[in-house]
Formats: sequence, C-alpha cells, structure tokens
Amino acid sequence: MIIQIDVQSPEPIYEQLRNQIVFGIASGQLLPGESIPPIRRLAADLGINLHTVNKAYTMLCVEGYLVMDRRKGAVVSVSDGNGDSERKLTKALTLSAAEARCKGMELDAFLSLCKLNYEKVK
Amino acid sequence: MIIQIDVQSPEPIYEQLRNQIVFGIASGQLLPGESIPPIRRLAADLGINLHTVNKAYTMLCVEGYLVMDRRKGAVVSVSDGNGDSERKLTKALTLSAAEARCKGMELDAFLSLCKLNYEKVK
Amino acid sequence: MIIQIDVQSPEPIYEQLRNQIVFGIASGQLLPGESIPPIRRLAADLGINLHTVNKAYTMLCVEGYLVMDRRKGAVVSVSDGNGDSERKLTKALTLSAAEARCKGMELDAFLSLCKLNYEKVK
Amino acid sequence: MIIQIDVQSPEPIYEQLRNQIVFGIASGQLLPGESIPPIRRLAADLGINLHTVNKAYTMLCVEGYLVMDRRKGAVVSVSDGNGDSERKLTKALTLSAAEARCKGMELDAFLSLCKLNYEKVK
DNA sequence: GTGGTCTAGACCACG
DNA sequence: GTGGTCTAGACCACA
Repeated sequence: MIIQIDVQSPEPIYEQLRNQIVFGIASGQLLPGESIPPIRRLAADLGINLHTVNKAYTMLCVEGYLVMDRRKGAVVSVSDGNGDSERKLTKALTLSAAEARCKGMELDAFLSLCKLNYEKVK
Repeated sequence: MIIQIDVQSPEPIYEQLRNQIVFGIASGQLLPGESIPPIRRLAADLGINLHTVNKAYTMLCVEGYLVMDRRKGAVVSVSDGNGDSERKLTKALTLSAAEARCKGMELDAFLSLCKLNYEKVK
Repeated sequence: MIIQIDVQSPEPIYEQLRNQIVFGIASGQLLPGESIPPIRRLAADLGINLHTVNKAYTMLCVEGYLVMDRRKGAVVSVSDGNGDSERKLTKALTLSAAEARCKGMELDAFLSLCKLNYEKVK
Repeated sequence: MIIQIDVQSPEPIYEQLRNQIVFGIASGQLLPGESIPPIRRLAADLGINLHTVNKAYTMLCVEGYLVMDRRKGAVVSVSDGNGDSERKLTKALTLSAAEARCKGMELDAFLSLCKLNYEKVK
C-alpha cells in the first residue's frame, strides 16, 4: 500500500497519515488482523519523524482502527473504539450537506455525489 | 440566527463560526443579499476576539459565501468563489465514505445517512 | 499547590504529574473553573520537558479532569469524560482488595484503611 | 484456575499474570503450600514468552506471594516479603480515594464500593 | 502568550 | 525488535 505525505499541506502530517490508513482499511488493502509497519520503519520510509507516525497510530487506536499487540506491534482492527466516530461522521456529513446546498445542489445531485465517492473508495 | 461557540472545542473558533454561517445560508436563515452583523458587534456578542471573527469572514469571502460591500459591510452571496470548494467537498465526502465503509456500512445505509443529513439542514 | 516529581521513580513522570493534579482537585486545592499553569511554565518550574507536561494534561483532558479553553489554556473541570474512569477505579479497587485479603486483612480492617485514605485526601 | 491474558492491553503481560495469581490466592483458588505450574508449562499454555512468566514469578517471590522450592518449584506462600507491599497498597488506595472524590463520591458511597470489591474477590 | 506540530536523537521496558 | 518515555529545541496556528 502506497502512502503519500505532503509536508506542505496545512493538514497535519499525522492526520494525512491517519486518513490514508483509514482509506487503506476501507478499500480492503489493509485487512483486519494484518500487521502494519512498525512506527520507526514507516517513519523512515516516509521520511518523517517517528513521533509523528506514533501520533497517527495512537489516534487510530483510540478510534478503534488499530490495536497495539504487545507481541506483534500495531495490528488492523475493526472494533468501534467508542461511539465518538459515529458522531464525528454525522458532523462531517452535515457540514458537507450544508455546503452542497449552498452551492445549489439538489438532493438527487448530492446523493449521486455521495454514491460516487462511496464507490470510488472501492 | 443563533450562533453557539464552544471555546473548549478542538475545532478553532473561526472555523466554528465559518461553519455555522454556512449552515445559516444553507438553511435559508441567511438570504443572499442580506447583511450579516459587523465584525465588531458579532465579536462583542459572542465574547470573542475581533481577529477571530475577521478571519472567519475573510475565509467566507474567499470561498464566495460573502462579499464585502463598502456601504453594507459583509453581504451574503452565492457566487462560486473559486473551484476549491468543489474539491474540498469531494475530499470530505471521500473521507466520510471511507469511514463509513470501515464501520461496515453498506451503500444503502450510507446514502440514507447522507439523505438524512441533507434534509436535516432544512 | 506544590508538585513533587521523582525522576528516579519507575512511575513515568507524566503519570506522577497526572496523579498529583488529581490529588489537588480531590483535596480542593484546585477548584473547577480555575486555570492551571501553562504547559511551558509548569515544565520550567518542575525542570522537566514540556512534552511530558503536555502528555499529562492530555490524559487529564481525556479523563475529564481538565478542559482546554482556547482562550485561557488548561482549566480544571469536573465532567466525567467517558465511562472509562469508573471501570478503572473498580479495577484498581479490586486489585487492592485482593492484595489486602492475601495479607490476611479482614473486611473491617480493609474498610478502615479505605476510610483512612479517603479522609487523608482531605 | 483459569488465567486470561490480553496481549492488546496497555498493562504489561507479566503484570496481568502477577495480578491474576494474586487474585487466585486471595480468592482461595490457590492455597498456601500448593505448587503452581512450572514456568515452561505455563508459558506454553498461555502462548507467551518464558521470560515473561519468569518475570511475574520473580515479582511474586519478592513480594512474598511465592517461594521457590528446589524440589517443588514455585510454591504459594503467605509471608510478608518486605514492607513495600503495605506502602504500595496505601498508595493505590489513596489514589483511588482521590479519584472517587473528584467524581463527587461521598465517604459512604466510596466505602460501599470498597466493600463490594472486597466481597467480589470471594 | 497559549497550545499544536514537527524534528532529532537517546534510553528503557517489554516480550 | 517493538513501542514507551523523555529531552531539547524549532516553528506555526490561534486568540
């Protein structure tokens, strides 16, 4: 799985990393139970600091996308963590819907766009 | 229109403000051509810093939600600003879709959720 | 309020700090709504690194003992965070009870000890 | 006696093991004079490393919960080890009491919880 | 002036 | 060999 970091982006590096790992899980490139690269190796591969990778991994643990196995390092999971992720998703969708409406997008157009993006994740 | 700021949120205040004004426009509480409160008054009403309100207004101008009018102050608009907003919307939806897939949500469930949120904006 | 850090202790510094702040809140030395020293100043005062203080503050936020106010820095709170603290407390007490029983302590003696410690916090 | 190890817990495995053996003694499932499984067998049964089991056993010896017998291996004991365990117990209870106070728990409620946990150990 | 992010590099605990 | 902890010091975002 290929990860691309843009150090120029206003989006924090650890968040870019977090999002791309979520994409990886969503698209089936990362399967539950599978180990992901150790912090230090991924940091070296991406040319970023290990603390930055660590922060992304920690976030993903809290959100339930990863678990730290004391013997195998970080492992992909599917558990829900806590209920926060649901609230977060709803909040993001509400904002997207509001922006779409401002741009004059009708419900049908909005849903088409949602569907398109859902399928794009593959 | 009521605006609620949470100074304890990790979301920057100027962004909360920006988002709530977008909601206001999307929901029809703010109509194109209508003036919105001058920076100083809104800052005083919300108990926040002038710079913070100014940053939100500037953002909204760049995105095309507001235009500055020398005589009427900031006025609600509907122009497209630049094409960034479209890219931003797509990016947000892709991420939401990915998170939904990770949570095991099927296309139908995801679209239902999208529809729900679209209608919630009213 | 006086904070004492033992850099020799096997207990991580950030955890010592976290615990002492909890004591401070429990004993009424720190009152809800009150600001606590900024990360950098506390770090300087204690002669430790700001990241270490930051970790303690972040923990306390997650547990609901602090909230980050974007205008005033870290502020003492009393909210529950999530339900984890209850489980954590129960787990700690179960372990303490087991150790007490191993040492041949009867229920009465154990409860006396608990009472003693409760009142010691003052 | 059943021992459950969670390799995904932030609590070190050797500590989980140590705690569960303490529970076993406290609850009467392990009686003084009784032998506990040899390191190698327990490690194999639990699917964990030899060193890990060894570390737990060593800890329990130092604390006086076990004694090493050349012929019978590790044997359950009740001696006091050194006075550290008392200090440790007090420290844990003080912290629990402080956390309970922060959560607004009165003395009565706290003692009820302590009693509940004491009896739960059975 | 506050916390947030990132880097570089060290040592230790765990398994 | 893994993650956890800690340090030192820099720059930036926010208010």
